[in-house]
Amino acid sequence: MLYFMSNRSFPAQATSRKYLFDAFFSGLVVTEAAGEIATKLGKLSQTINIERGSMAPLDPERDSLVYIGNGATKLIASASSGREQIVAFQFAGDLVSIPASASHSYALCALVDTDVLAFPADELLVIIGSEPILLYSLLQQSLTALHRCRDKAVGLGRKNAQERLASFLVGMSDRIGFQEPDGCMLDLPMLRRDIGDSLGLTIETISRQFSDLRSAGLVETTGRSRVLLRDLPALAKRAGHI
Amino acid sequence: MLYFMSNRSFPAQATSRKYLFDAFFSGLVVTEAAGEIATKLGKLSQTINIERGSMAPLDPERDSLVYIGNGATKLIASASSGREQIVAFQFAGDLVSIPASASHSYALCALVDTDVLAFPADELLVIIGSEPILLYSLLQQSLTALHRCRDKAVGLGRKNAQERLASFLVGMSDRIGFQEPDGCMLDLPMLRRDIGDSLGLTIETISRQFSDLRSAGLVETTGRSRVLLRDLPALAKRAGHI
DNA sequence: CGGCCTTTTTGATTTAAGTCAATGACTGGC
DNA sequence: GCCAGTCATTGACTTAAATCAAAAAGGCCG
Repeated sequence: MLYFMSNRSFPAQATSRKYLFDAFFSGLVVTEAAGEIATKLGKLSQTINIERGSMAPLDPERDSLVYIGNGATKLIASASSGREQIVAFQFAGDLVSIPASASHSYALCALVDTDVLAFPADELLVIIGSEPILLYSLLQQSLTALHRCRDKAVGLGRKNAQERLASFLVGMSDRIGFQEPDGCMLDLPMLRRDIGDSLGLTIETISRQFSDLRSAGLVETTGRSRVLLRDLPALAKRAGHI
Repeated sequence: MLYFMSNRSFPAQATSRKYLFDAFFSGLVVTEAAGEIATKLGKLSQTINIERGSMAPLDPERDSLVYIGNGATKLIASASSGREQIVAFQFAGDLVSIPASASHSYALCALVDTDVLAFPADELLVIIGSEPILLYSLLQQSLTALHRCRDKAVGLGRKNAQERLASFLVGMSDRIGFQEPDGCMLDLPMLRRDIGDSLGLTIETISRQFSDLRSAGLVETTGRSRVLLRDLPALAKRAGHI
């Protein structure tokens, strides 16, 4: 069993930290006998509880890699004049790369109370640089993120509002949907504003498109967060998927 | 020195193939003593010359990894009803991952006559799966592609036509620009249509935005492909960069 | 050099989504 | 269980970019 104390002490969170790190490490590692690496990673990692609506306190000078233990986050890019684009959502088990400097500035924001492990990317890479299995796992995660980002770019560049929302719902069904007798149920942790900021649309447009999908009998909504997808193939068709 | 014959024979291209593979391998590898890996990769790779305007003949059943030896390519995603979105451009030395199945269908198309090395992704990963240096290099490339794709998503989601074109030009200056006394010169291998398909705009809009940038004295154009960026900082500001 | 085809530019009009505004529905805290 | 504040929905109007149309410029071939 793995057990790590951080270089700083979080006595009250020791148990949850251990749980978090175990989850992270077992998600990455398949092999045994990686004890030393695990120790180094444990020391390097910073356990952070981010409360709903606040930003992960990451070092703005260095690239970060953040493992989402539980909860959900949004990766926000800010262009000038305060416009925000959500480039990706993350859920438990996801690993996200946050560049310190790029054409836009990035921040990771919690949609609900979220526990994460944060690493400085350069040091993490030095440590796992000699461990093929860890590198391989990281590579797979980054390719998955790349492919999702490309699919998002297609939507942002070439799809109308209806297709974008349908695409979003189909994508979410893959990641956080659970099957129910009458369709696929989503409990969305994000607000309409977040959906809009992710799809490059306004909240009013999102709302109108939800209304249209409801009228078409493709979805039912309950409260603000629950969405029942009654016909996934029809939604995928509306989403312009191949 | 490395020298590989493909499992098929390309007598007429042996020299160029050797050159291509050397470039690919030395781009990835820093270490010596990787002879066996190199041999395996050499056997796995397929040398392809793609002529301007045609698609790379990739196996549609398997994910591919393609190394661009020289030339330039566009990665096209097709949604339903024939709409196309260019998800990324590639230039000499780039490595691009093309998924076989996703929400949209992807194809790699040459902007000019281009030489590439194509690999089935699964087999490539098996071979280099035990070589940290190669994995590390692949990881870095895929993170770079991810970060570029995110920056593109910001543009597609939240920027107007002027900002998108400015952003495109600034991005291209980083990758294929060369400094001249009176600014940064670009020799763009893509047509206005490609720029439009990349920025989610029509060719007419691209053309109008070029006219506006010319009027503002920020760029000069010569013929169809040459663009002189007279003031990169001003362009970056128009691009909405931070 | 000249002609032909492709690409780019410019103009007029249309349209999908944005903006502004007001009402209605959740949800969390007391 | 109610109330206040946030969030979502709906409607009227505006706007940026798309579409439709035509002319001008560039590049390639003989």
